[in-house]
Amino acid sequence: MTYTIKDVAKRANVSKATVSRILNNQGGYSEKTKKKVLDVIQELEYNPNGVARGLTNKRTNTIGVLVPNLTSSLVTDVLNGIESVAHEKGISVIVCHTEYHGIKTLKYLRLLHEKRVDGLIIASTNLEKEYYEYILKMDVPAVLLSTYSEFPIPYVTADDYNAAYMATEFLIQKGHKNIGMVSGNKEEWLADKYLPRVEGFKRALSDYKISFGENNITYGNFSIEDGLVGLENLVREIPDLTAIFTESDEIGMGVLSGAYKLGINIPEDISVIGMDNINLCQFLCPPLSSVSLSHSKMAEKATSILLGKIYSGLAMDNYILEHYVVERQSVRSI
Amino acid sequence: MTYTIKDVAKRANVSKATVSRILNNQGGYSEKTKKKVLDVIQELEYNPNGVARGLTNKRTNTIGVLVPNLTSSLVTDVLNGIESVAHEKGISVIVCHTEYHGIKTLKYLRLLHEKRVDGLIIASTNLEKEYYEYILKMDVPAVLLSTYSEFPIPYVTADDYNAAYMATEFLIQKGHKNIGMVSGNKEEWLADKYLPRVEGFKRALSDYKISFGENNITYGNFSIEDGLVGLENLVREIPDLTAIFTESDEIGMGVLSGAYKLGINIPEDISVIGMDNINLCQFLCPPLSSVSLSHSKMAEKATSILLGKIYSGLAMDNYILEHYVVERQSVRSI
DNA sequence: TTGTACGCGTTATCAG
DNA sequence: CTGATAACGCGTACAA
Repeated sequence: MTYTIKDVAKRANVSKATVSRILNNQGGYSEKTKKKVLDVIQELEYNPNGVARGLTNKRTNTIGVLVPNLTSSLVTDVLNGIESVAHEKGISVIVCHTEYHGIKTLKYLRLLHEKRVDGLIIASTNLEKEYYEYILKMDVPAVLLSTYSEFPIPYVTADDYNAAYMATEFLIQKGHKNIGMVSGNKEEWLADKYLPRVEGFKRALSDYKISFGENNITYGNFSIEDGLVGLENLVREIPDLTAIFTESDEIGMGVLSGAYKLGINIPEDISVIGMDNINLCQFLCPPLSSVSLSHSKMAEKATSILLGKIYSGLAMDNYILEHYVVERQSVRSI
Repeated sequence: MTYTIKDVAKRANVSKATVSRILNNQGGYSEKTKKKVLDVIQELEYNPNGVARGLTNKRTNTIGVLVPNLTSSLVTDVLNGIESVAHEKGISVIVCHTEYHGIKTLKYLRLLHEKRVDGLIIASTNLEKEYYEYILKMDVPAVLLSTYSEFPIPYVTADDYNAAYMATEFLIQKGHKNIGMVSGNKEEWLADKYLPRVEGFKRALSDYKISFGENNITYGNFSIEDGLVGLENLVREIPDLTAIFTESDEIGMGVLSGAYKLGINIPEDISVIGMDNINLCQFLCPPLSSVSLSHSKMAEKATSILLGKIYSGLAMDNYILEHYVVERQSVRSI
């Protein structure tokens, strides 16, 4: 039912080599035999075995993607971006959700190595030394997406620090002085991880001489629920709170939802601005202002430079995508 | 840098065969050689070549997933469900978004065939004869997810017809008599496709002797925006409209968003119930009532029966998952 | 222009 | 218990 190159060769009265050459457009055969072979291929509905090809070519036409268990919109954006450019070139994508069901990054790297993927996209993951060394060992090109690292691996990312700064500045320029932030990060990470969005927020406040303390920021667990508890924390801790910057739109959505439940009006009582500018923003009540960082564009860029490296030997440069405020109805001037 | 079984064998002074046996726990070797070989494997950080394995075993430990370009929450749910059970067993997942960037299903099937995936999950896709025949030709197990077909391929799906019926009945029992529906389907499909959610809606109305016309249903394009235009259509066409059933929660979200913009209060002016019960429902304003059809559970079920068939030779049965109304604050009694 | 023969890394069959 | 050796399906020097 599933034929091999040998079957085709036999049926066309040529050798496997000839069929192979025709299959790969290598030239060195007459039009006549080409036609004959192609006819047989059609007749048999011959489909070359990619596994065998992979073995000889040392190339599987497959890339591996590592994404943490992010909230849905981001993941979808990222995967859509990656798949759209990969599939256009006939490259398959193996997706691995890390931190899901307790399966760890290194285990996935081993799996992807075993599958002999041609390249790696690592999204929103803190690249630990261990991972880096394993990637080196795998000896395939890799690119970081929405993150960067101390190691010499190219990255495509947004400028989170400055984007957060811009969001905060936007609130300040609208006249807000008592501003809180809801972060999705866990508080204990403050110690050993660099949190660019948190730092950008702090820096904007201090640049504009707005005093603030640790209470101005609440931390969470990367879930929409963070928005609700974050909102509660902030209104309790900051007496004259008028504005909130949320680390992500999903958390912003949580804040909107929490406000609805608590009877707080947005933006009359409190203004809110998010980050990422996911598609949902425009459908929230009220539509959520945000800082645009196109994750699908970043994903496309990351994929195209990775494929360029793998299949054309091009150099991989770093890219930092631009960002800008998208104003909707969740922030008011005071 | 990347060693082969031959390197391991040489270094351990045994034959490739012995290494292979130890690698696969086949027995037939002394503890002593086993230890020696394992030591060498560790030392060399040997990682078996899955491509070569795939060639001899005729098994790639990879399954292919076809998903249409659905809205984000659904896709994420489905992929999470599939990956969680697949990865648990060390199976990789190649994801193909159909109807995206104009790449068609059949092309993906060919690609997955070339990759020699061990099985197929086809989600939310109308299985055309052409696809069915190709799958037959591929000669791998396949399962349909969130859909079913006239062909003998097992499916895991929700009972969309009855779930839609239940949602409509829920509105009726709350006292609503002027009920509209916003469908995501395109109107022209009415002619040649069976739309279970639309039919369930109609049937509930007629069972309860509620008269309705074609104006009670508006169609769309599977986007959140459908909700807004659908809402506008319905309030224009149906004078005393008090409730809306939306074909999906995403569309429900669009209705909520549209209502906010039009100054319509939910549920005071109009009640809304959605379908799918996606995670976002609880964070909408107001939280959206819905009919729960767990897409992640369906995906898990589909995956586990597929893997059961592939790797244990188990039979594949059809499954229809249960559904129930999840009441939140978007529907009121009248 | 075409064919032969070998190698890719692994597993399986047979001998020993 | 262990080791040659032949497959798996394809690409490619090399030869004709």
